[in-house]
Amino acid sequence: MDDVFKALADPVRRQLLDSLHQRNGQTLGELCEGHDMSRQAVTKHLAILEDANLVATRKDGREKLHFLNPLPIFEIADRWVRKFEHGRLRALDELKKNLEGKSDGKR
Amino acid sequence: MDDVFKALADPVRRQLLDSLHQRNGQTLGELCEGHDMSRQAVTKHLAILEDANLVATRKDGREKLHFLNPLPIFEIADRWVRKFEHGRLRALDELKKNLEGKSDGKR
DNA sequence: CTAATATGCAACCATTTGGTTGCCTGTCAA
DNA sequence: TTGACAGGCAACCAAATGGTTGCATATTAG
Repeated sequence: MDDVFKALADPVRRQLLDSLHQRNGQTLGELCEGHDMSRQAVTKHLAILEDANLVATRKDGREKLHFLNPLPIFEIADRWVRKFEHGRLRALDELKKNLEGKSDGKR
Repeated sequence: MDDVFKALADPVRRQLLDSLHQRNGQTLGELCEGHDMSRQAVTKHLAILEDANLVATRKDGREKLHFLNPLPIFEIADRWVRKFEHGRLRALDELKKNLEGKSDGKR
């Protein structure tokens, strides 16, 4: 799971995921377009996404096709974010109170 | 939003958020317990969480109290993750097909 | 066959990150 | 008032990160 968080931490990589979400199965060359960096830099980002299982690839002739796997994202949303959901609606009020509160008995 | 992703990328910081979720309003000293690193290292992590608006603090005498702000997490879950939700249930099948598919017309 | 295209591999580099240590400041208790 | 306690600040360091370049390999088009 740490791999996924790390992979998502970089804006270039999130952009690559967005690009694949918009059109799945793009080649490396296609994914490079619009990024102001070398092909190798993009390759490295894609490798990190692949290690995190967010992208899967298939060789097709001399091209490499990239496919989005959104499942790890969903798993984090479901399992990790859910933990913090309980007081969701009151969260802001609660925070505000705590910050101004004169030791309201929490400790 | 990038700040939040970056802040969440480190396991120590996620652990700190967990700790605050379990018991809100902890002091720096309390948050250091159980982490095998110096107080200053923890301070730095907390500063990153604070910059990302995931933690808010209040000085109380010589102690500094830390409070969890889960809202940025929810915002990412809602706004960013939601983008990828559309084919959610079929996602795995689709991926499998794409990887084995002999150019199924996608390109 | 040959040349162009698409990608892979490895060495290298600057900056960021995550940690340390030493010392300073502010607050509470005896 | 004088320690002891909680935290802040700054310099420093090693390793990870994100990027580059140069060259090699494999596939396809002519």
